[in-house]
Amino acid sequence: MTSYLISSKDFNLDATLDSGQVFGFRKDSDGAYEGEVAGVWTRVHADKSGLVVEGEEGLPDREAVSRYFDLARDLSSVYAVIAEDERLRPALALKGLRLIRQDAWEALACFIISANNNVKRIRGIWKNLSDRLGEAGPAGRKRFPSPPRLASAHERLLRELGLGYRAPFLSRTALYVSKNPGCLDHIRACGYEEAKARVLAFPGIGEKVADCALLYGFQKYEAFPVDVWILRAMRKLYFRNRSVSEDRIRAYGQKKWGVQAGYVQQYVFHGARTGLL
DNA sequence: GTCCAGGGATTCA
DNA sequence: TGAATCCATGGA
Repeated sequence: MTSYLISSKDFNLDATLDSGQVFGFRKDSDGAYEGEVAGVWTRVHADKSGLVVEGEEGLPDREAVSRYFDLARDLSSVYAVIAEDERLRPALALKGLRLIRQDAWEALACFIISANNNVKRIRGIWKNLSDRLGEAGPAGRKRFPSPPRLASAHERLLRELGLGYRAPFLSRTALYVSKNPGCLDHIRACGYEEAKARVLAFPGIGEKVADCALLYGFQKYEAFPVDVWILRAMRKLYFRNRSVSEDRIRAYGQKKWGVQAGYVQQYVFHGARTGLL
């Protein structure tokens, strides 16, 4: 077992890994998380002075881990936006929450699965898919299945693994991506609007799932995903609990927070779910 | 038994 | 354009 420390005084590992943006990490009884970091199976836990990275064989290099957790980003501008709005200020308790730069395919697939679903079940489905269809990594660990592996799985199997009516959506999207290698790289190279139009063309992906995929998988930080939690929180905080449409909430958030919208959304989402907002 | 979950697709006015 | 309805599943 080898390990190293990445110094970071502004990182909240728990909030980052437990805020519904990534589903492949499992927390053990010691408070450490196991999962794939920058493509390598790793054990991570928070330390007073930063992030401790451990692995059985081979570790991702520091730059990759730092990049994966977006540790180089100066969050002071995000904090300033939240602090100057008294309605959001309680969410400053989540300081150190960062947006993970996760694998684009995994983000795309997981948020297709997320439709009308809950975080706990999404985690379970992630594990079912990985155990049953994923390729074995170094220590025998299964990774989240690639587009070809998901495309070759029968729709009936996907249903058995818990996808329910989303099975054909994931199956067809996996088939398209495996037949068009490079399409995800192309989306990454596009600006937000063009990238969104392309992601919306996949089956099972609407406005909300598209924004999640763009934010978590393609680092389009102007995305403002509006799910039921964001909808409720935004209505309560900014619209006197009036019934405002998801489209209007999304436009409101994007215009109000611009390139910070994605980060602010994460603080509002986790803040609402943890009772801070 | 009923409601809800990081919604989307389809139908119908 | 916009509202209503259906869709699998499991926990609360």
